[in-house]
Amino acid sequence: MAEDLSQDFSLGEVQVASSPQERFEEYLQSKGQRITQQRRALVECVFEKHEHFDADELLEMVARHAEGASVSRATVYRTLDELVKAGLLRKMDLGGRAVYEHDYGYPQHDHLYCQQCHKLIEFRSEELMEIRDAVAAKHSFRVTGHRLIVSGVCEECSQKRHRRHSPLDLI
Amino acid sequence: MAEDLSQDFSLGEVQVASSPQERFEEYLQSKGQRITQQRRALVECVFEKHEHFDADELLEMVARHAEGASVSRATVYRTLDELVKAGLLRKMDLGGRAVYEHDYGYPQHDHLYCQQCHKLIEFRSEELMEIRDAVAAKHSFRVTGHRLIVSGVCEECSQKRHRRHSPLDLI
DNA sequence: GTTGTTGCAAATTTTTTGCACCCAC
DNA sequence: GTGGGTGCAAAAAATTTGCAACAAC
Repeated sequence: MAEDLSQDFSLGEVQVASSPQERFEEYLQSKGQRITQQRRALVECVFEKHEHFDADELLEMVARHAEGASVSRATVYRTLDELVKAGLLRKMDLGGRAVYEHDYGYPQHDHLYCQQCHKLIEFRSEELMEIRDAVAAKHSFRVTGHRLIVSGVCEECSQKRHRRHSPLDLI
Repeated sequence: MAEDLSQDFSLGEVQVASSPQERFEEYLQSKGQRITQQRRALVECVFEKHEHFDADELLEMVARHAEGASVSRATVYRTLDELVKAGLLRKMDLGGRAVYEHDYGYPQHDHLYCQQCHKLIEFRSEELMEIRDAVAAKHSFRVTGHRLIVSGVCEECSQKRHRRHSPLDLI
């Protein structure tokens, strides 16, 4: 799950004040929290490449990444919460479990969600933002963000007649 | 949570081919499934009034509604799935648990979600649908639905300086 | 009568928490 | 050294499932 990430832009274009690692350490220090090996290992894994992942996948990633330096499941959950609070990650609830993606240094975007293969396809739309802000303004609502998930079936799955994985098509 | 439902339209204006109850029975019959007392009781409760609810709340509603005619938790979950498949309800994942709302006989809409008081404000936008479909078409994606939640602070909460409820501002 | 449905309890899945020990500051 | 952090295991919370008894058709 979580593939086919948008190639419509290069990260290089985006001006990032500092690396995610630095940003996270700033955040921790500002809150009087500590920079531990576990947190460092997790942030490194998370920002190694841009993809959607859940707590379990991150757990595996860390184990593979830095062998020997395994991190407990509880710490993964605790750190993910911190990363969200620090504005580095964005949390989505998809089909029961929480899925995360980069937020810091990554442009605003939304998703097409394939109910068949559970793939997430990213897209961006400036018009969407305009509509969002117009609607909010009409309700005197101060926007901090949004989440749009368009559900359906991706091109690939539409072609394969017989469903393969995906025993149930919820959401 | 889940209040202040849009008053921008009256249900009366919407032409409904048949009642949710009838629609559900049609669906069940078409799939060779049975119309049981439990299912009847649940549909009745669900469509008694338009509001957002979760499985637990529905369980309580049924217990209150038709006293003596209690329905088991498992059946509530099973029936909710059927109602979603039948197109009568829409499922949203909000902060971990599944929240449901009317889909059949109720116009497509989206939500402004106040992170302060957790209120859900409904709104509709035709332009949004057009953008959604245009984006999907570009990716050869077959759309079955979408979910847009704009997070922020509602007018009411913006005015009250000090936050009142809302211990945490997730999602 | 057949076959889908229900209730119950047990099992899953995902996330949280209590607590003793450990380490970053 | 001290207070926050970690791991572990147990607890929670939400949802699913196996199975025997039941009820709709």
